[in-house]
Amino acid sequence: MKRGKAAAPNAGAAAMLREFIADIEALEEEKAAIAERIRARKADAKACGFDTKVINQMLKERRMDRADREEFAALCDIYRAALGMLDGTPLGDAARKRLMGEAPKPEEGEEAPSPAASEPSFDPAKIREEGMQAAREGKRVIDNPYVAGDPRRALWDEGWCAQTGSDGMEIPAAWRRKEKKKPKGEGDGDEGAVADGKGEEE
Amino acid sequence: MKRGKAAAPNAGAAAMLREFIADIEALEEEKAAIAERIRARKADAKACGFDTKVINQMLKERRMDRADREEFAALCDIYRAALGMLDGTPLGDAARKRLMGEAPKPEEGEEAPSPAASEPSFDPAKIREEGMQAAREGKRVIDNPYVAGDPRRALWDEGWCAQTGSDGMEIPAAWRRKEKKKPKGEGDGDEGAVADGKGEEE
Amino acid sequence: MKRGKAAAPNAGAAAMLREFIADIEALEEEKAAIAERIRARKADAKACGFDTKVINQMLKERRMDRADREEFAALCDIYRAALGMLDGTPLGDAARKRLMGEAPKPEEGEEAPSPAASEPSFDPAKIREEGMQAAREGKRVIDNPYVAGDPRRALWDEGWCAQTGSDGMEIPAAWRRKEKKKPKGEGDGDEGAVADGKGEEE
Amino acid sequence: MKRGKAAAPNAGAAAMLREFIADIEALEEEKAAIAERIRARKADAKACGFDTKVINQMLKERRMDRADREEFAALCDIYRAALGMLDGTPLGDAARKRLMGEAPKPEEGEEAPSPAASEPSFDPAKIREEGMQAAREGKRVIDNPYVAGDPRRALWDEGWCAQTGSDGMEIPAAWRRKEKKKPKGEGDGDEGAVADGKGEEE
DNA sequence: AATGCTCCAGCTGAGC
DNA sequence: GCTCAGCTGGAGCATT
Repeated sequence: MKRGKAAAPNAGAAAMLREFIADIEALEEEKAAIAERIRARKADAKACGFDTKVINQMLKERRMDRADREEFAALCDIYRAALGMLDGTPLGDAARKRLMGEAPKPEEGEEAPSPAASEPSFDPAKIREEGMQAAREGKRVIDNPYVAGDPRRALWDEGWCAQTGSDGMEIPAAWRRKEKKKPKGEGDGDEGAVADGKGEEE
Repeated sequence: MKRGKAAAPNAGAAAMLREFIADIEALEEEKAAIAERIRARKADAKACGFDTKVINQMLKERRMDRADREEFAALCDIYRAALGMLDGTPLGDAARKRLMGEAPKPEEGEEAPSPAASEPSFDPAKIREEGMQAAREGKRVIDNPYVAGDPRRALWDEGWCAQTGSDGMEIPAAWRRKEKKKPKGEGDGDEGAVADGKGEEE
Repeated sequence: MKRGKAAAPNAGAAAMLREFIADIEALEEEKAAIAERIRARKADAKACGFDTKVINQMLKERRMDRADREEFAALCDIYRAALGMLDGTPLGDAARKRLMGEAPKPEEGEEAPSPAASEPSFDPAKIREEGMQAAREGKRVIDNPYVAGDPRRALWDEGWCAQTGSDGMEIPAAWRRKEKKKPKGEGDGDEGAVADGKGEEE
Repeated sequence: MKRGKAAAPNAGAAAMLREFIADIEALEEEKAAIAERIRARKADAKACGFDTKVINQMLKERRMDRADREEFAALCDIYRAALGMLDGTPLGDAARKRLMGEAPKPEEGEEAPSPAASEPSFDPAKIREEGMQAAREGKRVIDNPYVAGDPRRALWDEGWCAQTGSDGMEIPAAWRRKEKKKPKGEGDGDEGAVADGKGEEE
């Protein structure tokens, strides 16, 4: 039965239906085979100590293109801040940049928005290499010399992490998911109310 | 029809079945009504300029307790760094803390890990208020005086954002989702390969 | 917190966001509570010997209105017949009726399509009662006196089933799901090919 | 990149992670391609006048093996009868057979359960051919000569349908899904209550 | 055409 | 160990 010819012209409804069904079932079989291989690969990763959930998140993030990803992350940061959910993690750079375009009108004539200037005057690969070198020398991740808002900070981090995960050592504990305890605690006090944005004690 | 009595004992299969079905359908009706109200509320939010997708993300994050949320975020940061996906956003503090417990053994005797020390000696509410005050004075978000790694940085951000969103003004543009352009571009160059961790240009 | 006024006018973005989130979380909590009760009810039914999967199917069918339900069932029958999947169950009446409107043009003047005539001249409740009476008298389901195509056949069945499930006896074995055996048989010979509609042996 | 060796031994966590991600992404790409082809095929079928929803149902039924399928269908019939949802379609043969094993104890010594006797003494292909022949001769589907309960009835139907759908004619109207009207009617009177099994008018 | 909702299958994690 | 239920993510569908 030839393909591409709209399932054989003039074949009669029942025959056409049978062909459609057969085609689709064959394709679904292929699909199931692929899914099986994906599952196996994820099981491998898990056996190596990686966290499946995080891997799935990475795959998801990589599916959207970079622009969307950044915008989404920035908006999340902003909303999180408004809800008091920053939990000690400051706004990302994309969120800062986004918030710069407007709001509390700065006096005109002030120095230009220096951070996150559009064109970097440095070599990203070099900064990353600095981070890798630092990791090799036994420096800690908090020894990152670049201050927040400096785009080089992320690059240095990236190099440090890549190096730390790349040398001969086994998968570091920090990469593994901690075991759950689940003492059946009913709620944890953080739930039940949206932060009112004014601080609990003032 | 009384509840709790195992749906009327000795009632015969058909009658029991009818009762189960009736009960469940009544409950599902209630559930559908609630879902309808949720949908309406989200529609309100959208009409006010909020991004539904981000709101959903917030709801999701708020469902997991804080500890899980932080651990997950930290692991994501670490994996992202290893994959070259930091995209200009440096590691979060939780990730840094997590990476501190091990790895490139620092020389002993060095100063203790000062950042993210377990007990804060400052008043969170006060720092948040500083950020709000700064926003009221027209300061920009990048004027945050606390350096990265300092837990006060996030608190200041939080206050600044809450203030910026709280004054009389309409919803700031930065809070809204940008319009999609969709030039039907097939791929964007970022796809197709995992970063090899060495930089593309070196 | 007043409802219906678009979440407090002029309240500032952050405050509005907080209110939206709080509202939605409250509603979701209610929804979760309902879902919990539904789950409990289904568990009860299962404990009584009913098959959860079939109950779900019933709920689903009852959600669509009668016309849709009949049309869908009829189409399924027709397609099933074309694929050789009737498995011993003949076409339902709805399918027959549907197939009557067209196709192998019968000679005009022939006797009118007597079965499934639009207006029944009998009392449905009476026929159902006949079935119930038959069940009470120990008649078997195959003793249904009405031939196929007669709309009374279904009504009699209905009464018989309702009676059989309604008397004091426990849930009959026929109502329960048989246990799975799962001999790990790889395929069962029926799979792999669509029936070619010509019979395997001719 | 060799497979089966647990993703290169001793390669360092970051490198391993990158390899896992790359592998999985490649597989997901393949999977997406297959899914695309399936979707296209279904679109073809829809364009030919088939009802996608029914096709999906057929695929689903064909996924479960024949025994499960029959048991499920029989249980559905029985529950439907108890809920007064038979809608004019009598119990299927499988349901009748299932209900025979027990229930209103028939007097022993009576004639053996003749219908659905285990070993058919007829040739299934021949009966199917009879149905096809009848269709060719312009007979209508209600001219099926076999009474309900006779296993040959389904076979004849099968042949008739296959023939009707197989001859040169275009897809018959009976095979197509009727258009929805959706006059936004709120409820249809059938909802709201489970049939009480006693008839509405008695 | 694009977006959001609904549904379902498949994956993940718990339980026996 | 496998099964099972809950759940999340993806696909179809209706809507605008």
